[in-house]
Amino acid sequence: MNYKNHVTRLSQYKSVLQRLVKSGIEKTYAESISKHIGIPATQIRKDFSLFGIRGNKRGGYNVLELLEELKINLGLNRDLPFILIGYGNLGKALARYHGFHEGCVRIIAAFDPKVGVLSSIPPIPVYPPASISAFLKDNPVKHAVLAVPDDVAQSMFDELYAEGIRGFINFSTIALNVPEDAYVNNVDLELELETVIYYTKESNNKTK
Amino acid sequence: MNYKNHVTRLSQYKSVLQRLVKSGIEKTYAESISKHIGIPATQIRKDFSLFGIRGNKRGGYNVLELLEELKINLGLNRDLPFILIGYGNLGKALARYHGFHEGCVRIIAAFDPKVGVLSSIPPIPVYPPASISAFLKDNPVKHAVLAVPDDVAQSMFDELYAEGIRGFINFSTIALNVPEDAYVNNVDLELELETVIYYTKESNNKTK
DNA sequence: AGATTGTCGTGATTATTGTCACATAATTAT
DNA sequence: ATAATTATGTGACAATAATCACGACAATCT
Ligand SMILES: NC(=O)c1ccc[n+]([C@@H]2O[C@H](COP(=O)([O-])OP(=O)(O)OC[C@H]3O[C@@H](n4cnc5c(N)ncnc54)[C@H](O)[C@@H]3O)[C@@H](O)[C@H]2O)c1
Ligand SMILES: NC(=O)c1ccc[n+]([C@@H]2O[C@H](COP(=O)([O-])OP(=O)(O)OC[C@H]3O[C@@H](n4cnc5c(N)ncnc54)[C@H](O)[C@@H]3O)[C@@H](O)[C@H]2O)c1
Repeated sequence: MNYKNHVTRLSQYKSVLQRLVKSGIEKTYAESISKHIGIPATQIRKDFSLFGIRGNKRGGYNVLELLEELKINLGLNRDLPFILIGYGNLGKALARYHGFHEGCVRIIAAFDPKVGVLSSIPPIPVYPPASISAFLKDNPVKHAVLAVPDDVAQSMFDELYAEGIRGFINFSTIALNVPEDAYVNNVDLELELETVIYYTKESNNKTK
Repeated sequence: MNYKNHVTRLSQYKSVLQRLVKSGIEKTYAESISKHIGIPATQIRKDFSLFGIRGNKRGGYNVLELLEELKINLGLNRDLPFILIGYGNLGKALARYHGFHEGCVRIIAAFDPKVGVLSSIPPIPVYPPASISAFLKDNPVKHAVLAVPDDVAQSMFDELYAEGIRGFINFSTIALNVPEDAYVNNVDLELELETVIYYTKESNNKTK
């Protein structure tokens, strides 16, 4: 069984904890977190141990404290805005997603040559790409969502990198050429659909 | 360095090969695939070896043959349609994405209580959820995209499972309760953005 | 023909990741 | 008080995955 890696697991724990906070629950246990997300309790404890997060012997974990520790370890305890490059199909979907407001992710502006209507609530302004540089002078953003067509993904990456952006999520299907000190999380949705096909082939009955 | 797992790597190879086919290139080498996607050539050969894909000693790989073998191993050599549940922000983005037509993934119908305009080209019909059962009687689909709000994700999953769907991609942020013989690929976009934040914390300068 | 080159294929090795077993501590029960 | 119970925390172990080292082999060169 494969739960991706310890960072994505931390983020999953955080997500569960946020839900517990919302429903007013104050205390939880590795075993009960396990029930929610299907990751073995021992793995959860091991992860916590690795990140120096400790609970109370016998008493489980205080939900608020644990959530705070998770956020600190994930780097989500500060304000970390994103800019969105490409306000097309995917870009709009992300910009309009309400769930981000509850979490820590915030998209503060979008850039697209087609400057059109902006119907998200709260509204996210859409500017022409030429104004990226000026915008970043006033707003010290370090993270960007790349939702542009494949053929401009590399050039937009290069421009953003030159402007000081170092963290990227890239939805285009090409592999970007990335300097050592930048981080790109490639999310290829077509690939995600295809792996579903693979794992449901008759011949592949292994779990995950 | 971590390239996720061998299945996602196969899918990446496939994607590169498709691009090579389009540009009319007939022959390629592990080393040149490596240049495209940054996966070491030895890893690529190891993967091919694992899946029983063989090239020509000294001569590299025939692009068309290799692509065909990759498709067979991924289960993409047949027609494997998806239905889309939830035609909201994300659902629309997926339905309108042109790239799927070039690959093997096909969304043939969407279901949403708000049956409205359908502006994708080629058009994907949008039906009310009540007609899912009837639709599946006529169309033996085995794969679904779940892009519904969190609070109905489990009930829609259960319904689809009861109708025989076994492969899912789930965009909702809750972990579904899934029987042994179904496969769910959870894609949590908020988590994907958050990991970017983690990996760009000053304290985390490890690559990936 | 024989030497040389470039690339593949894979067993052996190393690194990473997950699981298990159990010592430890807090709480409750007797 | 003492024992029993129930979680946590972590080192030891096992499984999985990535890298390396090298042999095989076809093509090209002399
Ligand atoms: N939509 C999906 O479901 C989906 C699925 C898989 C992959 N992708 C990938 O995601 C990326 C975006 O897909 P999409 O469907 O949103 O495409 P899209 O064409 O709908 O949107 C792209 C947007 O980028 C804008 N753009 C073009 N050049 C730009 C520039 N220099 N700066 C800023 N914006 C620019 C365009 O005007 C457009 O609005 C593509 O690379 C695509 O391959 C999308
Ligand atoms: N949009 C994003 O960027 C984003 C990001 C992260 C996570 N998500 C998750 O993805 C899911 C979809 O997000 P979204 O932004 O597209 O939401 P959305 O509200 O825009 O779309 C959901 C759609 O599902 C439809 N729906 C409701 N009940 C249904 C049912 N029983 N059967 C079929 N359809 C039904 C609604 O009418 C709506 O059109 C949510 O779970 C959300 O948490 C979305």
